[in-house]
Amino acid sequence: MRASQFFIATQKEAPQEAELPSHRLMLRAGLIKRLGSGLYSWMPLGLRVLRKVEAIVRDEMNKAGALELLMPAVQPKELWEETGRWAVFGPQMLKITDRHERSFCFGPTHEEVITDIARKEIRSYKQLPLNFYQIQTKFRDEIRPRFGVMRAREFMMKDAYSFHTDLASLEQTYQAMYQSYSNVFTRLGLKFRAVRADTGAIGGDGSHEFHVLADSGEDALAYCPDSDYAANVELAEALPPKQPRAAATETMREVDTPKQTACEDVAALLEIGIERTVKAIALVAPSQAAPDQEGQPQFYLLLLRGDHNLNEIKVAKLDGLADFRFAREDEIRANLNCPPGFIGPVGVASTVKVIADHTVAAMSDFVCGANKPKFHLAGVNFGRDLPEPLLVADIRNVITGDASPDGKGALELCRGIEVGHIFQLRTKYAQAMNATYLDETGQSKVMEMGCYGIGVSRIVGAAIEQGNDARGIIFPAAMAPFQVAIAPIGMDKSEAVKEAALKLYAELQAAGIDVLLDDRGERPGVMFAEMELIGIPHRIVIGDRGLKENQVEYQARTDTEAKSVSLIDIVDFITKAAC
RNA sequence: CGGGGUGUAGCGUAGCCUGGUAGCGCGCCUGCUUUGGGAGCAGGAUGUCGGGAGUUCAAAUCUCUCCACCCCGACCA
Repeated sequence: MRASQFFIATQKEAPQEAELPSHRLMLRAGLIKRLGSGLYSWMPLGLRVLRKVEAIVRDEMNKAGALELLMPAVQPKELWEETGRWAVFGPQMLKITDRHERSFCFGPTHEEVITDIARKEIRSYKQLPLNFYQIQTKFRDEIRPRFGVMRAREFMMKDAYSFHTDLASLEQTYQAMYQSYSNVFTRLGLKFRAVRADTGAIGGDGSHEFHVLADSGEDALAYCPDSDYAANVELAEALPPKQPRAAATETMREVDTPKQTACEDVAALLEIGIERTVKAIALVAPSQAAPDQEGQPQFYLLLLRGDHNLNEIKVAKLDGLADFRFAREDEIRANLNCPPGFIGPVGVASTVKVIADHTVAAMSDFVCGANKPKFHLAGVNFGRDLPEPLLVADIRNVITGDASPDGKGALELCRGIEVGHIFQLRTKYAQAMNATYLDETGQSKVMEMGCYGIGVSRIVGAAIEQGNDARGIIFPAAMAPFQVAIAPIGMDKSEAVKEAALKLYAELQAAGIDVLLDDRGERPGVMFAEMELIGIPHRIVIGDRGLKENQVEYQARTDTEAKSVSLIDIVDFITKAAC
């Protein structure tokens, strides 16, 4: 591609709207333009990147035996009512009405459509297993779109759906997809990790997420360096402490904590470790009525060690707490007769259900709120100062150093951007939509299903988040909009430069290399700055100075300085470097 | 949705408190010069000051209201 025939729209200054490096760089490099909140145009330069990602995804899916198809983006309401998800997806789904007042949605995902295809088209076990996929625009009306294409409302997704006669077959395809995803991210040149995951709104049983590792990632991941255990912190199990609870050695006493509400502050004031403190978190479950209070929801007090954080997903899985919410201040006062900040489990009414984390249940002589403004209690012990908790459960996020659930070492934490997610759906959708087949004995059976998503457009953002520096984007070779850029200096003045540049351009193209020739006649500084901003991995500079010695200059995007390469060797050199 | 913030030329911004001719940098156009790290000089174009209503002789500036966008929390590829 000749730069004079292309459209490069870089900016020196980043628009105010973006904060995340990848978002700023995508705007500055002119890869995308914002149309509205969470809505982006992919400019020619950006689309080249997106297409390269797509091509690799498509290639790996095809290799894994998946079949590409294309389903409508607009889907009728009736289909979604069959699975009950018209209501479940709720406001996250963009709903539209046609001229006949019929309701549709702009598809946020395609389980319903593909299951409808499967139930109509698949009759016999002989047709199974099957794995269909598409690469298509999805729309999800996110609560808060942000980070550019990383959490856009309209985005590009590869979604695959597999159908099987039994679980063994599903697991086989699931494994194949797991491998296929690993291949995709490896080929894309990304640092990634596959982790066990919660299944969320899609539902089903087994599930893994694929994360691009980046400090700015929205997900916290736990992994064990000594084994292959890795899980989203949402899911990662916190094992009960090995040490049993120690015997009480202190007597319970009130301590003055005039301003200290947070555990850190209380610990600092008392000059003890924060791991000696217990915090109480008040919840209510609207679906459960409180025993004595007319119309009031059941009130819960959850106990966590001071330095631990509540895991809301784990809490929602406890009996009766599926729809929990944090208690309002008035509810806390009504149940504990105390404002937030000083609440605790000692002396609470029997109507308050107390749930302790495993760690707390194993603590003795701890410090907690006194249910009395400006006071905490120290030397508190279960069984003596307060009853044993109603329930002891894993309700916290794991932290660095926790024992790995597989018993093979200690957990580390890192952050990731979720770019892929694979699920074993089992029969959830097939059952609801009556997708059946006839088995060998002529009996009608419900199909087993899997589904597998890759956030294609998100990958571009994630890759830039992982690869950038002060000068701009550092694209992995497989995703760069161009593999090589030629910067001829004074091309319009020097015949020698022009001739050499055009010749090299033709040779590199002939070698199958995606090359950008900057024939715009720009000054060197402009050419260099733009090539670096848009992240082209390899750059060749041709100038009169070097040509006299039959030399050109080569510099990789990640190099700190250029080196001379002989004009004779350069095609060979680049071919090797770019592949 | 709750909390915080911002809307002035394509981008980045000053002016707003204390009402009185809308300014700067980058970019863009023309010409000349320049050509190894986002050039120099000269000339030029571009503004519903987010929209609406109000107060006032007079509103970018004060008031009300609506809208859009960004950031922090709960959702997800």
